[in-house]
Amino acid sequence: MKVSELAKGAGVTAETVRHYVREGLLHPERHPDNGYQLFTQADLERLRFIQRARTLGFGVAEIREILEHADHGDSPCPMVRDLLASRLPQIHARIAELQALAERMEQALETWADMPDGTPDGHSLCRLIESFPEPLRGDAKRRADEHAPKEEP
Amino acid sequence: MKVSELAKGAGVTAETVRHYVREGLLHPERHPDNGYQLFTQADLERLRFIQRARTLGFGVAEIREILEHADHGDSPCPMVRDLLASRLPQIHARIAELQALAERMEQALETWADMPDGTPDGHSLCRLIESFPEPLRGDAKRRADEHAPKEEP
DNA sequence: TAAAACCTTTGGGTTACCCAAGGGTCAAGC
DNA sequence: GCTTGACCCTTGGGTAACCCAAAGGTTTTA
Repeated sequence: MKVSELAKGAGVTAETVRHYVREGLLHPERHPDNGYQLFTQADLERLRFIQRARTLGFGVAEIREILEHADHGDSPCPMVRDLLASRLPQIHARIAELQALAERMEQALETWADMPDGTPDGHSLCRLIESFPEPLRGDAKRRADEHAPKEEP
Repeated sequence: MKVSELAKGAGVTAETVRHYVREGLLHPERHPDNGYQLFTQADLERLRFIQRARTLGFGVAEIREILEHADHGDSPCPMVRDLLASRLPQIHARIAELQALAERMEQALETWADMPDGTPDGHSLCRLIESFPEPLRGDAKRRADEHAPKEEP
């Protein structure tokens, strides 16, 4: 299989496949004459595995580790479980964050529904935002998902 | 005020302030002798405005537009409302996505709780993931938040 | 046989910052 | 007057997971 064929088979772009090759998730052979990348049926399964892992929230680097373990004959399952278990609370935190954000936005739209627009004077850039509470500053920040499947702009 | 003083006043790092200057959100004067950036009290308010806007989900480029409108004497409020209203459904979509992700993860951990780890054979890289349904492929993708407030690694 | 379709690599862009390096500046103490 | 430490400056590179354009070779097809 060539790049595009493999890509089509898994429902991703050829660029994504090349990206995974660059990142060491796939190791295609090369056609000796033209240098094209040659993939096997096993690579297709491997790519689908990668996709499933991505939808489960794994990052590319993590998937590479998992695959390397497996390629060496070690079971990556305990690692997978650990990764999943450790990421889960972060996902929940991220959800809570976004829900709070959505609430702030909804509350804003509601509050502003009957507010005049008012060209800003020297003190007021935009009452729509200025009427909002300042974010807590200096407190602990959090980092979470950043591991969602690919999407288009 | 110098960079760090302004930063402290708003609870951000000096780097963040310099970033906003580079991005054109803040326009400090320069001390003629040493080239230091000089901020006013108004800049501090402006920075706090930026922070609030960020927590409401606005991106830096959008905030720059808002501020430019305001600097030109136009009311940015209608724009702000539009941005908010158009982004809100995306946030909800993103939340739903993450919730689905969390559910998949929880279900995975549950399912695998009493599964043997099993060193992978040629066909099975990791049953823990392979036992999962393939992601829908070829369907429309979505893009959502990517606008959460800063966080630390 | 020539154009269409696909392959290759290289390098740059996206987001909102963080960080290190190399070097100038400033306030304070000795 | 000088050293020290705390700041300041700019430049350039890194982050995650790709996307995209360019320049040029290959294969397929009409």
